[in-house]
Amino acid sequence: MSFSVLSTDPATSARRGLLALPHGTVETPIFMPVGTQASVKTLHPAELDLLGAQIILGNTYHLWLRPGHELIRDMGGLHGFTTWRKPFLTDSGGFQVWSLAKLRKITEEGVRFANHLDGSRMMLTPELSMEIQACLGSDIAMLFDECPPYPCDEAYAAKSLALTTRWAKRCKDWVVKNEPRSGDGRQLHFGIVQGSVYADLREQSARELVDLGFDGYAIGGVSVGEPEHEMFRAIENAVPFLPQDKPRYAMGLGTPPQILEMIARGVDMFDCVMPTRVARHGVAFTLDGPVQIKNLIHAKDPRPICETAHPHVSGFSRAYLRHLFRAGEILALRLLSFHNLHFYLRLVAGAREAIASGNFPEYKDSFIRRYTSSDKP
RNA sequence: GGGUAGAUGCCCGAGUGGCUAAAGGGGGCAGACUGUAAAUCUGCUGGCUAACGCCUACGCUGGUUCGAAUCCAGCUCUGCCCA
Repeated sequence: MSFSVLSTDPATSARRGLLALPHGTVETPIFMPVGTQASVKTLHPAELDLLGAQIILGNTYHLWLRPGHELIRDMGGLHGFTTWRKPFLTDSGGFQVWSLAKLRKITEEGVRFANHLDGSRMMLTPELSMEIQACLGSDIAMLFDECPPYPCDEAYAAKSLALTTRWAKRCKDWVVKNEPRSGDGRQLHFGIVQGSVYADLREQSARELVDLGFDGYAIGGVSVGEPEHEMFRAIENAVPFLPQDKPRYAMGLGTPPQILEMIARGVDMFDCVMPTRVARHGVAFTLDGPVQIKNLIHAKDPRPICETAHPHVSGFSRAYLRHLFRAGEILALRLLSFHNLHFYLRLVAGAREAIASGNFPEYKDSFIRRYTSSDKP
């Protein structure tokens, strides 16, 4: 059993757990920094260790195009290729079916792309995605899915979901036939629940995937432009049909309050580019909400970015951080990326502690109350 | 001293009679960003006004013209060349 629930919150669906993976055990709920190209942008792996990252992402589509999965396999997989020794989760490339929509065509067989690097035509299929991820040697591989757009009518959502289920079966078949590893070193495989905003489709998707049987279950097709209440509903419509003893992963989410809301709804794992992307664009997360560090108001502010900042960045004043951004200094991107990931990891660590000590609802509510308050100190 | 080129909004720079509060950059001020084609993208950036609009502006002064950043004269300053 790779996943074990340690404790549950009596008032919500939040739970604390341990996920044993080939390269280490992950405490849940967890936030996973995104490192699409086998690199969390701007950060040294030692810095990821410093801020307590337990697992990071890589992306099948990007690493397949460059440098190529065979090269990475020959270099010892992602762990041999990089210096990151803790778990990797690889996304299947399914999301790029959505995000690169202008460049692709979906068929039963798979997705034909004009790749974004040189425009050459390539075909990604469920089997190839699993093969690439096997070569990458990630701890968790995601199934190849179709992430439908928003809005999406029910007929298309149903059709898309049926395709995702058929692809899930093909992924499973490939793994059963080809996956060389077994036992504790085995790569885990997570199915992805789709169904857009339709409750019956979310239920159907979850049931079909559970019938096929996977190591964990993700909820996909969220954070594609839908309003926040639809995002929460998608989670609520899927979670009841997922097994208690398997990890649940909300893909691509979310803001700090959304993370807590989804932990309360029973989600264990999260990933999101937001902390690192907005960091490079000058936004720092704080207990009082996001701060645009480039703004004039910080020009003479001697305070650190946030009272909970990690010692690695807490010595830098807001005035200095603002200066670094205006001057175009790379250090600015690095410091805020580090800070924002620390903020997220601290957020979920706090949730784990709160669940363990039985005060998760209070933790969540007080965090959100302050975070969304309009008073900025 | 002579010749020559030039002087445009915070800066650089386009514009040679009306469509010009004046292209485009930069800078400045804001905003967006949710399984990363993102150190990216968007908006605003002379003054007053809620707005219609009014005023001020292309070195200075005067002139030509219905109308001038654009044409003419003089002046001031700057670069370069010659003495």
